[in-house]
This record gives sequence, structure tokens and C-alpha cells, in this order.
Amino acid sequence: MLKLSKKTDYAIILLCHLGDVDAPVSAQEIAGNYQLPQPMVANILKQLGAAGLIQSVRGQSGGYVLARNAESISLSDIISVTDNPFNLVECAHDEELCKVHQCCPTRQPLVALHRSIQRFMEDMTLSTIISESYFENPDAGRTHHETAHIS
Amino acid sequence: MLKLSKKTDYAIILLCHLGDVDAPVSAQEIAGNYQLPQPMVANILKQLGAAGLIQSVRGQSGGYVLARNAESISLSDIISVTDNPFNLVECAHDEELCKVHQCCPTRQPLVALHRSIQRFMEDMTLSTIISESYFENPDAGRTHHETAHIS
DNA sequence: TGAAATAGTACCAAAACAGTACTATATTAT
DNA sequence: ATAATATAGTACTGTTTTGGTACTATTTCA
Repeated sequence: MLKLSKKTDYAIILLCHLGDVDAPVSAQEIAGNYQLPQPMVANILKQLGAAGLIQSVRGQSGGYVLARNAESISLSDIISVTDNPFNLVECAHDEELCKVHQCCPTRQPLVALHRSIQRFMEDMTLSTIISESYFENPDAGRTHHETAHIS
Repeated sequence: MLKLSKKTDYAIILLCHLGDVDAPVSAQEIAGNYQLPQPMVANILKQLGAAGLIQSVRGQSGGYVLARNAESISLSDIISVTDNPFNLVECAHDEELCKVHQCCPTRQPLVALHRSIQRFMEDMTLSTIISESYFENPDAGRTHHETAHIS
């Protein structure tokens, strides 16, 4: 359906939070802070840890910290973990097609779109996301969730 | 999962075909030509017709023709029909979130990505797709399906 | 009037998504 | 030591979306 999964959406929120704090943060803490389902948050953090984006600290007063600095974590990195490696099309039409017709007409333009999206996601780093989210909302009092829908 | 549906993929193929022919083409004919499931093709053509992208000709020796010229049909138009109106994120985090934190950190960068994709899809017209597909494959004999996967 | 086409619905199975549950293990504070 | 709190790993489940099918009605032309 060409939309991001909630897992990805959550992951960005979690990583933004970790990018703002130095001490390890626990899954419970984040889940409470953002009112997200705790087991879900825990699972995503586990995945992000396994992928090497964040580092885990076990035991009491443990939690997670960014494994690298926020500049070196791209949106593409995040999506690869939570949304599978990005594939706009995976040669959906079967091979017979290409034998019948000259060539699948979809490939060339869709590859271009794929690359364009891929590039955007690689250029968009976690630090950019964090700084832009702050820029957008200079006054902490107002909430913007009523305009958060994208048409 | 951030990938195009088969319906969209098929739709592009169908429209490319219609863009190459003047006389009405039937669902059966296209399905046979590309070895796609006939009822699926028929359904997609129905939808494209209902959306006004193609015109139907009923009765024997009827079929479908492009309703407008290929320059004025964009990838965005197609996807709107077969993949729902494009929404990269639909404010997946619930409203509580924005009350807890200053603002959802995901919105700003994801809107930017959304717009960038949207724009690409609007600029990519059916005629571009058709001409590029021909450009890629000057010799009709060779098939390219083994390279059609996108990594 | 019959063949071939679209029009309109409604249905179904398999896959993906969103979320949960449970057990094991590590660390630390007491 | 040991209890509390954390991650690690894995497996499960209900719901939605996807991909595809089926059936009936209607239009048109030979």
C-alpha cells in the first residue's frame, strides 16, 4: 500500500529519544513516555539492537543507547530493520511476461523511483530528523497532531 | 511494506499496452498477451475505467482505450486508483503522543519524503514510461527479466 | 438471437501487520 | 546471596490487506 509500517514510525520516535539522552533508556521508560505498547517497544528495540543501530545495557538500570552518533544513522538504516530491506517492486510480473513482450515496461521508471526514494532515505539522518522536529515546534505548549495527517 | 502492489504493477503494463494501440483492446486479449490472470486484468481495467483513466467500449469487439493522451496520465493517477490515494504515513502515532512529547518527531521528515515521492509520481507520465521502456530495450530479441529485480 | 464484451458485486485464501506472551539470562542494589 | 529490573530470544494470535476468483446483469454487433 506504499506506506510505512507503525514499527518504522515507532522506531523513529524511539531513536529520536535515544539521540537526546546519554544514559541508557529502558523500553518501559520510552513506552510510558510516548504511551506506546510496551511489548511492541521492547521488540523494536531488540531488533534495532540486533541490527547494530543501538547498544543494549543489560541488568538493573540498563537500557539502550545509540550505537553510533546520530549523523551516521540514516532513515534507510532504520527502515531496513523495521520494514524489510526496501524494495519498491520485486519483479512482480513473472518471467513469462518478458518472453512474450519486448520487455516489461514497468522496470525502468520504477527503478528510477526506487532510487530516488532510496537516496532520500540515505541522506535523511537521525540527527536531521531530530533537529527538524525541534525546529518545527518552537513553542512546547501547542500541539500539532491535528495537522499531522498527510494527504 | 513500502512496495507497490501487483495491481499497480499490472495497471502500468495494461496502460502501456493501451497507449500503444488505437483500437479498443479487451481484457482477455491483454491477459493472454502478458500471461496475467484474466479476471484480475478485467477487474483492474474496470477500476481504471471507473476512475476515468480509460474509456470502455461495450459489446462485441469492444474493449478499452485510453481516455486521455498518455502525456496527461501520471504515475500518481495510476497509483491513486490501484493502491489507494498515496499516504506514506497516516499519523500512525496516536494523539496522546503529541500531548506527552513536544511534537511527534516523525512528521516533518516524513512529510518531506512523502512530498518528494508524490512529486516524482506526478512528473512521471505514462508516455514517459512507454518511451523509456522502449529506450531500454532497442533489440527486441533479448529479454531482460533476469535483471529486473531491484535490490 | 447468440456471441463477446464490459459492469457490478461479492467472495475467499494466503500473507503481512500489529501486538502479546513467555522463558531465559544478565546486572546491580541491597 | 538474592531479589529486582533489565535485555534476549522465540513463538503465538487476531485483524487487515493483498491477490485472485466467481457470478450475474447488461450492452453491442454480426
